[in-house]
Amino acid sequence: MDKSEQIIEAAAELIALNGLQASPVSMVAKHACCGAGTIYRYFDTKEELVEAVYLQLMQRITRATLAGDDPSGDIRSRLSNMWLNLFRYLSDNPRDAALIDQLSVAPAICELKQRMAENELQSGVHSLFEEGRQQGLIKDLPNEVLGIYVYGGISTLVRLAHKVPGLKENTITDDMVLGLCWDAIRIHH
Amino acid sequence: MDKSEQIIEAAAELIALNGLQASPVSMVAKHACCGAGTIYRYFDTKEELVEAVYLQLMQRITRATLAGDDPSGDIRSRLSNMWLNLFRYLSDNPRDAALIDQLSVAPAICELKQRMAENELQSGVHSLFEEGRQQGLIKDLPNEVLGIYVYGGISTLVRLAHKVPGLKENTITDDMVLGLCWDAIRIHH
DNA sequence: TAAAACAGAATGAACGTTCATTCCGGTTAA
DNA sequence: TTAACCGGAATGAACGTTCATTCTGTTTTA
Repeated sequence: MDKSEQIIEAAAELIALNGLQASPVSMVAKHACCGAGTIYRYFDTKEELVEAVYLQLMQRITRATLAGDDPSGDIRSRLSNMWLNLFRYLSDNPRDAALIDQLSVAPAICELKQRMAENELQSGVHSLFEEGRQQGLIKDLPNEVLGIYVYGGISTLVRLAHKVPGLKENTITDDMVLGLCWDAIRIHH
Repeated sequence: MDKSEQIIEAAAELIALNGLQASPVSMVAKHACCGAGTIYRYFDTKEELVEAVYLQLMQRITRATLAGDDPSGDIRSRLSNMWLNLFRYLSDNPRDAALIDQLSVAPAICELKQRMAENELQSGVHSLFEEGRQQGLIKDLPNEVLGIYVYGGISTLVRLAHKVPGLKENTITDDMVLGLCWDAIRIHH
């Protein structure tokens, strides 16, 4: 494996486990089997390393969420497909679920988000919201609000399922996830 | 004002503004007009001070949310009343809204939450959920999931309204808040 | 052999916490 | 009435620790 990959991987593992603040560079170095100085050959600052971890994470999540999307399908099934993809990916990859929890509140990442233009995932989902609104299917609310109702619910479900063992298999079904997401934002006749 | 109140107040102000990590004890002391050592006459550690800030915050939020609750009313109007109370309180008190964002992700507070039994606010809302489920009004899902759909949505609305000026007055209405909360969790016939 | 990569010790800044000292209101002694 | 005394509240400089970053000597590579 590429050395910088190795460093990003070690950082991701530690941050997911202990949080950003409890993951000093020296410890990342130890887990990446290199010296602390070596990390600075690849990243100017710790902040840059954390950004790299975040960007890779978002790539994985985006790829997983958009998998199998059929642009010719109807809105509802496209959205359903994405939500289930996301739900399953986070359920199957608890490390990435923990990582995004940790990173999305880190000041460095908040800044990064604001610097970046809308990302691929967000813009894809938002344009679907737009279409849905035009078809009279979806509430006329800001995309950010709709997005939060979808993502917030999913991430909470995943966290719960992980905390309460046995909950996932018995209670939290795909239908439930879809029902929550969809009922919250759709127009009810 | 009591000295320890003064310290808690200064800490709350700074944490809401700069975040926990960017609020060293020395700075809290300066804003509370006392020496750093004085803080340790009232709180054994910084962590204890932060816990005190959090507990006071939750008291304010609980009081505001439960205001005017009529236990003899029907479920829907009781929940509606609480959600509007909470929405308005956070809208009118952006400092407390920021504070809860900052604190709810702090490791010290996460631990505190787990140590504490269910708080007054949570248990009140959860028992309403329970009643609603028995009446066939509300989805048969874990209370935590329902709770997140309600609180998560409200807090996001408040954050958005605060970020985009003019949004609050024009777009985000009480009806919208109620619609989102209610549609997400109710059973649709 | 020259240059690039590497490791980990060294550095210095930031921070939470401690502690010897000062300050201040009340109590006692003369 | 005044002066000496007392206790504990307050202070902020100093300490020890942690951590990101830099430095330096060594190893690997070409």
